[in-house]
Amino acid sequence: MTDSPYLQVALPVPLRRLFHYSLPDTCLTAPHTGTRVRVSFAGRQLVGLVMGESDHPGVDEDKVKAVDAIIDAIPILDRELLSFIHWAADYYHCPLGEALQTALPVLLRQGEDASFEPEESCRLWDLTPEGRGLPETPLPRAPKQAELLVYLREHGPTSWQTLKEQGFSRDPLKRLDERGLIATADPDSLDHFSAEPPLALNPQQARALEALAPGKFAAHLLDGTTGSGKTEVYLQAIERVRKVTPTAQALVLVPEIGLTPQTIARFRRRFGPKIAVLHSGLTDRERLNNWVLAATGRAQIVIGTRSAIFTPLAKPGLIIVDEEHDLSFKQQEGFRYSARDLASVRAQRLGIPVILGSATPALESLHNARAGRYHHLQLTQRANSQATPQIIVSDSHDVPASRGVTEESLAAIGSHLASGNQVLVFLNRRGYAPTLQCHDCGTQLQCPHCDARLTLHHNPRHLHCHHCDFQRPQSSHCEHCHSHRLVPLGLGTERSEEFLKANFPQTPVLRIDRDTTRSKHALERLMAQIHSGEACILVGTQMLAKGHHFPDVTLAIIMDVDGGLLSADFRGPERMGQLITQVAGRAGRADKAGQVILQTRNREHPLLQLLVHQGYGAFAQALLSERDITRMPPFAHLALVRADAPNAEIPQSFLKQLRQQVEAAALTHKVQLLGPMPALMEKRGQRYRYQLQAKAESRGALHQFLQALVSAIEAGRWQRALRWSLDIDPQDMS
DNA sequence: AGCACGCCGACT
DNA sequence: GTCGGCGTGCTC
Repeated sequence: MTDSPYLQVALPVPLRRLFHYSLPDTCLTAPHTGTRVRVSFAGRQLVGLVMGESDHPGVDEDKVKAVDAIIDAIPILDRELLSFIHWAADYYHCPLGEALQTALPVLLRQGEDASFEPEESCRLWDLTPEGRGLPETPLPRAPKQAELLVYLREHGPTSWQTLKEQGFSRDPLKRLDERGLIATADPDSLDHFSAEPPLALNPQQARALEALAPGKFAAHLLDGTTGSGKTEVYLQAIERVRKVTPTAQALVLVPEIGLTPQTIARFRRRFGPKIAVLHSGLTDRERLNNWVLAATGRAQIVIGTRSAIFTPLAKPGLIIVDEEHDLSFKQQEGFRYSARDLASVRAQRLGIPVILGSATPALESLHNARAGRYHHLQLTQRANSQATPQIIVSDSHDVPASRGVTEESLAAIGSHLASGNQVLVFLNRRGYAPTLQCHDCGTQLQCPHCDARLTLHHNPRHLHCHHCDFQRPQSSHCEHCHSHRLVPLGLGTERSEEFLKANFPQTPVLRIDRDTTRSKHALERLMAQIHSGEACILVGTQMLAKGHHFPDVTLAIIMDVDGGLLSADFRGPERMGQLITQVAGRAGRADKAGQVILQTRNREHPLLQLLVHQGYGAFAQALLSERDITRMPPFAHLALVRADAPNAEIPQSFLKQLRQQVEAAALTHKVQLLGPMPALMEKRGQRYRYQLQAKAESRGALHQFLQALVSAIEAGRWQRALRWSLDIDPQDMS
């Protein structure tokens, strides 16, 4: 092998090119592509990734420095993953170095060894023979230790990580270890794991499973109502793939909030301990360890949130995206990738199947299914024969803000509580009231940094901007006319809680939002109380609609359907339809049909009527026809250039000039430009925000146009205060 | 991005 | 006289 004298290195800087370094004298053969190196760059040390070799540096040879150190003996990223990240960086027009940086675990970014460090969090704890010999109810004087023993007896070898997820603390573990009742075992030595047997499939589930052909690419949209047993299909799909290739791994992506201990526990019960979990709650070391378990093939299943799409897999066999419609799969800053879309791309490149599952598929996915790009697998039967909830539309146009619920809703709450059931009240607004208004002059309290009103909070009492986090004490008089008559305007979860408590003094009212779940175990405690099954009212935000299942809730009220239905964002109605359907799926249980009340001031709204009477499928089809007519996604493709600066002129003139520069390119590529226009909230956090929208019927044409656009931006000399970003397939237009 | 270099105001 | 403000330009 004849080595070229220079290495091409990708560095974590926002520059769209590679940098050349020469080999250190001590090194005879060039490190392989995918190896990390330490280099000096503009007066600092950086960790870079070797992307290849080159004969010519393209710059003055005396400018080229030598690599300071080669970090890895073998590449940390294989060719597949490297070229996949390369593809993604291209597609999202993100500098490769930055894309690589977001794809790597923090410790690897910092140059840490890529070796597996078995530490406490990765060893598996199991009962010793002495521990196994204890009576049914062991150690009566040490309840925590006893609990742990019972857990291990029931679940078999378990990692500290799992035990932590299950709420155990370090102390009892240590005690039991000292007593010789438990010990750690090597994960590889475990074959006596007794898996929970698979459940029997109904005909629809069986048909969905049959459609899955291991070892070749196909995309499947698993479109199944809540409770139709999607997870069981995932589990058996994994088994099916592993039956053909016993070493095959499955990558399972779940929404941020969906990675609950229950989900993980279900996978562990079926597949045992050889599961790597990647979510935001891990320490950097835990994350790296799980990454290595995936890369070496020791993990059979890798479950993780968005960024897990970039996990290296020794023997990839299947990719699953659960709740594929969820917004959290789209990264909203920096490298703005969509993990759901990338899942299909990676599966295709790997030649393995991908399953996208949802009760409320994104319009993009339904469109792909209709166009024949995805197999549309429908599950309409509820596995547990739970009745479909009844949906009622309740007119709220004359309901005063101080109470929020209609007479109809109030009566329904009373009757459901009287039968000993739980009630869920959904309201997507935290705080007491969205604003405080002066009764005399009508002035509303504005955030000094944003085009937004300050939200009034009662507990603790203060004014808070939900967009920039500005906080101040509640003043006693109007700043404008000094009147003392300040009145809360509108309704938030705190105020709703107050109203419900006053009306149902005998019933516990549990509020679940970011404010009540801030402390470490608050959410767990609230969930425990809910799962005790006693009659209560749950008031909360988005948090209530995702992830958790509430078996004893028989009535769900959605307080304000209009916000989404009439939103400025073209995806508003889609999101609202998904939310309503998801919430409805959580109401009711096997023996009792649930009820859902939608409060609206537009009860005749055709989309709402369609959703209520014909369900999400028909609703989605109607939205798709609308998008077809208006030529909006998925019928056309969008990109958004966002720009912001401390004053409005900077982003305005930047986008105006940019538009002029790319107008010709837009014409040749048949790209339609719209803007510059102010963002939905023009000023936010002391910065003025503008955007330029690009729309094209052809994805390829849009891509080529954007290449010209990025070149134009990078060639220009713009003010330093200007920040810009490019969002491909934007999900949130604000 | 982040760091160096450079040119102007108030400090031991 | 120097310390340090942040504007501009470059990074193999």
